Amino acid sequence: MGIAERKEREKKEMKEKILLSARRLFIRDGFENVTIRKIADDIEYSPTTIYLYFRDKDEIFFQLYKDAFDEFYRYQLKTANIADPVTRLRTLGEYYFSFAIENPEYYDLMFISVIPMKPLECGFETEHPGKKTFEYLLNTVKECQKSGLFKEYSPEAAALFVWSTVHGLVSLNLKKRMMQFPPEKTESVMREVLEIIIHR
Amino acid sequence: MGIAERKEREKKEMKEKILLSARRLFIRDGFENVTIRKIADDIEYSPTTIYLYFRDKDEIFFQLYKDAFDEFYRYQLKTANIADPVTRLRTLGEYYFSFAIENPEYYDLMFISVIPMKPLECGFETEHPGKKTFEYLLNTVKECQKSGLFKEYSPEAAALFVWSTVHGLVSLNLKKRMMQFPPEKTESVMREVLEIIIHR
DNA sequence: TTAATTTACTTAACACTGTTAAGTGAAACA
DNA sequence: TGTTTCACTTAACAGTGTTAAGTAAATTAA
Repeated sequence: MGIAERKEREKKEMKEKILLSARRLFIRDGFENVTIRKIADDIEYSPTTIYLYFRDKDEIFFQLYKDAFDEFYRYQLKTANIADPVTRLRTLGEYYFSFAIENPEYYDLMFISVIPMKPLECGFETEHPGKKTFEYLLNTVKECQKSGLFKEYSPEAAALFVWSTVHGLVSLNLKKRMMQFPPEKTESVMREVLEIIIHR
Repeated sequence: MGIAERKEREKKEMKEKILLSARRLFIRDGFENVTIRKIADDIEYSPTTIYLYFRDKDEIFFQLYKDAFDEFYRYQLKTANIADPVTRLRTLGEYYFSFAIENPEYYDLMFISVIPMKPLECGFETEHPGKKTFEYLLNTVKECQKSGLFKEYSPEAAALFVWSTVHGLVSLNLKKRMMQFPPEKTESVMREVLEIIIHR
């Protein structure tokens, strides 16, 4: 009886079809311009069909939210072969920076907009998709402390310091809050800030 | 002929009435839960009346956006009498922090959400409502540099560094991105980060 | 092979949203 | 007193997320 298996496979494929479309539209048009009806149009099904595969719009975007962290983590791991922890930390910062600029909608979803998650499924603090990411940073910071950098602070505070500064920089830029600086100077000022972080 | 004057006064009062209601609802329910119809209900007029006083919803919130900066600037100026620039900078950071926590919706509007502004009226880079605020920080940083802190960096980068870190801290917290930390530790870790900024 | 049932999907609708066109009745002016 | 202006409202449009009810085909049971 391969019918049950086939049906399950088809269900999975349909879910993937919806997610793929949602992701494509999301990256192209941004979070708030993706509607259920547009996804439905895109995959050539009626809007209500989507509700047979996802509880609500949030469930779709929560999946994209989690996927974004996986992608970001893979991107981040490219620094794993850098021996010197301080160089690794600097590169990590640059990667974070690049990821945000190259994937602004993903960055928004991951770190800025309200997490698309209904109160029901809360309490995922332990398996938070961003946990791996932060722990990788934390470990790098701990290694940096062995070679002197940040040695007077707790690893948690030092890691949060680095993250906050880079996130602050990136999100202010993304949300057009850095208009005080002339456009041609913005990037160089931001790069200088990245330097300040590791000179602490 | 006091009629024209009276009418103008009444027009102004009505605008203020709308803004007051919008502000109240906004602070109580948050940005995306304020609708034209709710404001209309609140002031006991029909929804369309609001469009006789404001071009669109954005124009209402752009006014609140500007007002928020004025309020924030006044709040900030309380540090003006602190002689030592480094102490002033530290206090400024604490004030920024408190303002964000006490006025989360305002903070969101000022520094996180898309600026409620139609492309038409763009090009206000010169008279940006947040300019005064940043310049106050910039001046404080410049004074700090005279006493050694940040002396190896450009004032702009040093000021942006401070702003980015505090904004990063505040916005990650506001947007519930600090769940890695146990709730009871969060505040102390954040305070430690504030220290890292001004420690040399 | 045929009848009953399950399943995948659609159509229609509800309650919202921002916004506009058209209409109304009172105030201001001639 | 008749005309015009003006503040405001009602009705409507096009969009949103989401649900209830209906349909036709695939699957199962006889």
